[in-house]
Amino acid sequence: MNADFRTRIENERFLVVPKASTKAQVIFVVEDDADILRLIQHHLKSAGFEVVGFPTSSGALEQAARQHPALFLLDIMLPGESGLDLCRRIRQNHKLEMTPVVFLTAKGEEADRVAGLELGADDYIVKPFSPRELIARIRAVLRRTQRPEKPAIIQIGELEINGEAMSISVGGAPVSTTPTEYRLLEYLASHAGRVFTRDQLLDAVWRDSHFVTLRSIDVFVRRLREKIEPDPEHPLYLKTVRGVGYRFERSAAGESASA
Amino acid sequence: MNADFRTRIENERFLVVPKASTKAQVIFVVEDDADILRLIQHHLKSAGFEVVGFPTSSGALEQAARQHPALFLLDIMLPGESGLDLCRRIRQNHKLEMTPVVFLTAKGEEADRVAGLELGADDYIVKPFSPRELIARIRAVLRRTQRPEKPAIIQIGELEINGEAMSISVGGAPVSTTPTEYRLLEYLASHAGRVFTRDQLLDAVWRDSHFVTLRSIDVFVRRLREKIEPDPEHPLYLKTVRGVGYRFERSAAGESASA
DNA sequence: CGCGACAGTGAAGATTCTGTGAAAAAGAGG
DNA sequence: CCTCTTTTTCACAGAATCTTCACTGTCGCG
Repeated sequence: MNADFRTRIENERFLVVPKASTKAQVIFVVEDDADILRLIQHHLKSAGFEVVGFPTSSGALEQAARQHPALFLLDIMLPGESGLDLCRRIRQNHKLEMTPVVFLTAKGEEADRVAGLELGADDYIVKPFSPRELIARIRAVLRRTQRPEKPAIIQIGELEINGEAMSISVGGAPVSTTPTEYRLLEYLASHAGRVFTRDQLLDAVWRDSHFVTLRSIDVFVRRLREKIEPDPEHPLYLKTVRGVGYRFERSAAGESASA
Repeated sequence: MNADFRTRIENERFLVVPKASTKAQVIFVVEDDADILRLIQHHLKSAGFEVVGFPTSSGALEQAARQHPALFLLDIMLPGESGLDLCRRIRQNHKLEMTPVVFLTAKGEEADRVAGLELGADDYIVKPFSPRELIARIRAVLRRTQRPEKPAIIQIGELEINGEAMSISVGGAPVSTTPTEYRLLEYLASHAGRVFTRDQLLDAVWRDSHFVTLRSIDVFVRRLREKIEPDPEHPLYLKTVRGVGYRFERSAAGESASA
């Protein structure tokens, strides 16, 4: 009856032959409270990040210059140099100035928060925070900052996705989509060639509201097919991967129906 | 939803007949109110999870160490050891420290919630909750926590297995496979050169359901041969090891099959 | 040279999964 | 408060896939 649940295909211990190894992103955390530090490390790790923790800001900058973390997570109140000061130094360092910074603030330190944002922080998280919020915000910041070269326009076959205008056209003819349709298509197209389970798509496209049935995705795929596929019954772009999920075909050259 | 009421939820484990080739994830629930516990069990089960319930925290940790649940769902207020304490012990246990914990809190226990989060809980659910929210949150936590291995590309001879796209091609020509065919081939290919008995293959590729005839594997091997072998009668890749099982030939360089 | 065990084959039945149409629910604007 | 758009759910039907089974062909060995 409810078959939705089992859409997960774990590649468990399938050995993997070298290819572009997906490097886990490194996050530097500076937090003096050992318990909280451990907590943060735990959550970030289980979210797939690599974490380097520091009890004080001393040494963090130097190591960062070598290791180039993807993001700094700084407590504002620190013994010795404060998080704000560290942030300032990060912003002045040529190699690190583009690295995003997220602040941790205790409830009520409104003033600090403002100061932090003025220093060029990318976000702030108020303690106590939920793990979900922590991960979500960090991912959001990374998403935002980490693609300087995100192509504004994706072109695959006849299909064109204009990220700036948030518009879509097929063979030159504009196609109107609803917001969610657009996000789904953009996500799949910008990761063309890769399979996504419905779970993953929910995570990526629906963001926070996970209160949606997995099957809803099928409906959006259908409607997108009706809009962009020459023949919705034999999709050129939006392929079904049975038992797994969906994939945007990378090379939508000219294959049509097959055996 | 034409589901019938089954009042004998707890007896169901005796009736279970394997249906899917996917492994049900086990969730440990600790909740002292028998009604609520039963309710939760019911909902989780119909969402496809396997559930083990405890009225108190005693014994839960020990059994968990053996059974490795995918997630803990803990009421905070418990007779005897509280959920918070249990969580603390979970986090200190080497084998279980990565296991996600979700708390159940009564409305208004804001303080508990904060404490829970600081202890490393991954989420909390406020009673009374809707079944949908319960499922959605648990799924969200599981999604976030257990991230699948990263795929890659395996190439042997003319054969190419793209783990990212979950697609297979021979000599550049794409070959469509069913999910199980794909898993079997990927498993064999990624352990090329090694012989596997049918039992081992069932274990690895079919996961839980050992309720499948060993001979079924022969059928899958046959169909894979038809798809990837130049000459299915004289396999280049998928070799039979008589009396034992199958092996994926490591060096399938030689093109010609027969004279 | 024949026997028994084991593997390959074809097809049929059972089961699961996705596509679809329609309708309810949730938002957005007036 | 009402109307229009978008999102989400639902139930069913048709496909695709899995599994079994009976039969045939092959291999190894005495």
